[in-house]
Amino acid sequence: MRLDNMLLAEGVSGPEKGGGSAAAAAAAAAAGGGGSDNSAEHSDYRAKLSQIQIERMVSIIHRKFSSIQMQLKQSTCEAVMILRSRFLDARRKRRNFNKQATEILNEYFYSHLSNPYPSEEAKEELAKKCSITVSQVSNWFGNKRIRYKKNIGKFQEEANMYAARTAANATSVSTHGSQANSPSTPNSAGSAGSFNMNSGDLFMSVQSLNGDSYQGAQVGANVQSQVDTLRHVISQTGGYSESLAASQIYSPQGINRVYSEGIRHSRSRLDFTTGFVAGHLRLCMRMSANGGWQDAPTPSSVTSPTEGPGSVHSDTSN
DNA sequence: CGATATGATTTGCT
DNA sequence: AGCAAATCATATCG
Repeated sequence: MRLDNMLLAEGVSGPEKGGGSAAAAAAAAAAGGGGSDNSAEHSDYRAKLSQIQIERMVSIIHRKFSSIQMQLKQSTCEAVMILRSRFLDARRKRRNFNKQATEILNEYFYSHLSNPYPSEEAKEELAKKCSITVSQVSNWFGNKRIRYKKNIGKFQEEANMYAARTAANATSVSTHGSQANSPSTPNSAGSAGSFNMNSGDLFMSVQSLNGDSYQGAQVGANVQSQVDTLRHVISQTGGYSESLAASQIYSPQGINRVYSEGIRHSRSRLDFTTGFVAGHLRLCMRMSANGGWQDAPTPSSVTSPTEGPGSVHSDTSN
């Protein structure tokens, strides 16, 4: 403190840091007070002054050094962050979910096929059950919805499997309740029949797998969701036409590019899918008035799991 | 080893 | 903010 004051008084040091002015005034007053000019004292004084100057230089260098060190740390941290985001990207070390988690998610998806949008609570519940994060659940449902919609035929077998499983569970729990699963399905029997006729061996095989009444009802519910999906596709396509495959791709009316691509990518499934679509267009148009998935967000009918809250616990991945 | 499946991210929309 | 769609990057399969 006194050194600082002296330095300031001698003009060796400027008021670099804050609060310099008051100290400088005080130092100036002090220096003006004592004015003895002995020669021996003077040389001693100068020696000490030069030493102080050296010390000051050292401290300046020290400060410079530490500031450079700081900058270096900062830039290194930035570089590390960039490297992390680039090379330790989560995508690069993707791990498939374990079978149980996938089954839980699929179970939910196919049992809520008419409205596969789990609420925040449902997502948390699923996340807890699957030991994944909520955002992973959201990712999974996003991917599932889009991929299911893009190629319904491909997921038909899976859909029926989970539908049958759900039916079996319902059966084991309560000996009845077959119709409770599809409350808003008007003509389940007829639609299921024609759906099976057109959709080919996948359905037949599943039916032969277990052909009891519960399974029939489940297929009806499944058809309902298929119809919901189809209604969405039709609304996106913006038209109702017989030769759907051709008109979708070449229609002048600004057809959604996505769906054209989806059909194009279907390849071998294309015949099946388009046949399915064309064969059920009439049915779809006559089907229930409440929409499917996102064009009519009505969470009224089958939805609302509304499970318990559970602990909000996350980040178990990897 | 190419094709496909799949989880994650990005982009654009509402 | 939540979603659809496209895309990326890795995993898995035949």
